[in-house]
Amino acid sequence: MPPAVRVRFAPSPTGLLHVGGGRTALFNWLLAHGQARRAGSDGAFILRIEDTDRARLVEGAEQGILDVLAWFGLTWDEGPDVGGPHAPYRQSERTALYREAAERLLASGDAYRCFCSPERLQAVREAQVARKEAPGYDRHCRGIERDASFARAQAGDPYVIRFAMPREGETVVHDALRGEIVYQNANLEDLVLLKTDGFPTYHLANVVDDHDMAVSHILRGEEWIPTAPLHLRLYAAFGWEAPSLAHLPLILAPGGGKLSKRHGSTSMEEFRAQGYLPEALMNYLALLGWSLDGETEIFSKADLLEKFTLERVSPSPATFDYAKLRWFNAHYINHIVALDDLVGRVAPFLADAGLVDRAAVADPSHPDRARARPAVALLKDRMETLAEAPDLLAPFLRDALESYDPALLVPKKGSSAETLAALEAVARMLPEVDLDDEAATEARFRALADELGLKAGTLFMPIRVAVTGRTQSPGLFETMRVVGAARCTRRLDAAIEALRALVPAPA
RNA sequence: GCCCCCAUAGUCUAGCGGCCCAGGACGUCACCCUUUCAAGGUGAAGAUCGCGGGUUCGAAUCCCGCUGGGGGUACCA
Repeated sequence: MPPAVRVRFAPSPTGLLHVGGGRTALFNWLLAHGQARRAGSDGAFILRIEDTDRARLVEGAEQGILDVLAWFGLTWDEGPDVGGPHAPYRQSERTALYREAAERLLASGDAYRCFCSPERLQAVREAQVARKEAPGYDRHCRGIERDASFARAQAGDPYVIRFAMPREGETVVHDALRGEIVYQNANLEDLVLLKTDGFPTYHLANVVDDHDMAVSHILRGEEWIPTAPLHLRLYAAFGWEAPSLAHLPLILAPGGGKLSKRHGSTSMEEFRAQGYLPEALMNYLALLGWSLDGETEIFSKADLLEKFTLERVSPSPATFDYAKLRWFNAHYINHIVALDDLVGRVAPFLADAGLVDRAAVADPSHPDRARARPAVALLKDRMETLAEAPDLLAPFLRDALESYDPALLVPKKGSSAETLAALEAVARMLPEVDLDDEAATEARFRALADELGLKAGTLFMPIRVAVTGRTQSPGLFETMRVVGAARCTRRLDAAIEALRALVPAPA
């Protein structure tokens, strides 16, 4: 059997999960559960929480990330909630490991204590910038004798542990998507491994953990490329084999630069709240950087597991296109998700708006589901997000119509008196009509239009407005069928009454 | 400033030396369908393949330079 492919997604619990992070998680998952398993090797997707920055930690963020990843449709084999052979999966619970690793490097001479204060560091940087030099640590403490260093530490001098980067030679990063990237060691920094508070930096923690957890492939964002050589040097210093690396292209904002609030939603949680379907979001995100053949656009989760290969991921950054995401979402709502399923997905939004009973959200057999179903069937083709459902469905699910301007009842080329007469005729005819028979209803109404000397559309529009309160709706006869005879009658009567007030009194 | 990455229509992309005076999708526009709005169908416009040099019989495809965009430059990840 080919060697196991073990990948990890390692979010920082500092807030909501960015869509870029969501895509990174997706590609990792697709590599392990898709490509690797297809090739007959074990593929494991590991979730690891990188909570070593105590200052930026946000309470509840970790759970939020787990929740949204599950909603997204990913499953992980090891993680903080499910455990696994390399537990714990939360870095704040693994600090002894990092301390130990740092001490090892200290002993071997690959690392040293740095007693410089943040103030001195800042001053050094400022002076360098003023002299137009590259800012960076000046290795001030690198020369301190081992005994002296130890003594100061014993005396309680606060310090960090820094990596003693080789001063000469070069480090070659093999990026699976870009080939070789060569760095001169001379301009790599002596990065901090262990902070004053005893927590590791990302650099130390990720190397120690990836090795400890037997991670075979690292798929992460492009913003990590510059630190890759540093990490490689760390693996070398420990005497460990480094995982293979691939840096995923950045997701850019429409105007260029980072995707931020200014452009719209940026987090997975927001897209969820706005009524995007996880499968639509997954489909869209998968295509942001990956393509099968340039032709196929629609991919289910199963399709992606079957088709995804890392080799077909592009190295060039992609702009996030909200309009295209909307198109995917609308497409899934209208053409892919089965009706009963869709009714269930729309239910929470309807419940929030008070259009269905809260109990209908969890209970597929709740009568409100059946009540909403025909309306959803009628409106789904104009629903781009689930959040639009309440507004679209309100005329069908509420008893009374929201108030509307009676002037809307009068067609552009008609008069209020003429419209009033037409609606009165419709109201008289209604009791004899079987709304469930759309074809028959249509035939009778068309005949009525003839009798009245009106064009069909000129008769239908006032009825539409009377029945829905709007000038836009699905086909009139399916609309009336779903609204039902009782409400149609009431709404028609209300419209007639409103219209009477508009008709000029006879002179 | 220094280091690094990227470069096909407004956007996502196909293309990995001849099948390409460049294919698909979103968006845009037009028409069809039609009782309105959508959805759907058909079609159109839109790319000197960022620019300039090479290599080659032949380059969007390979090489170099430039330009542009982006990332990094923290005791953040």
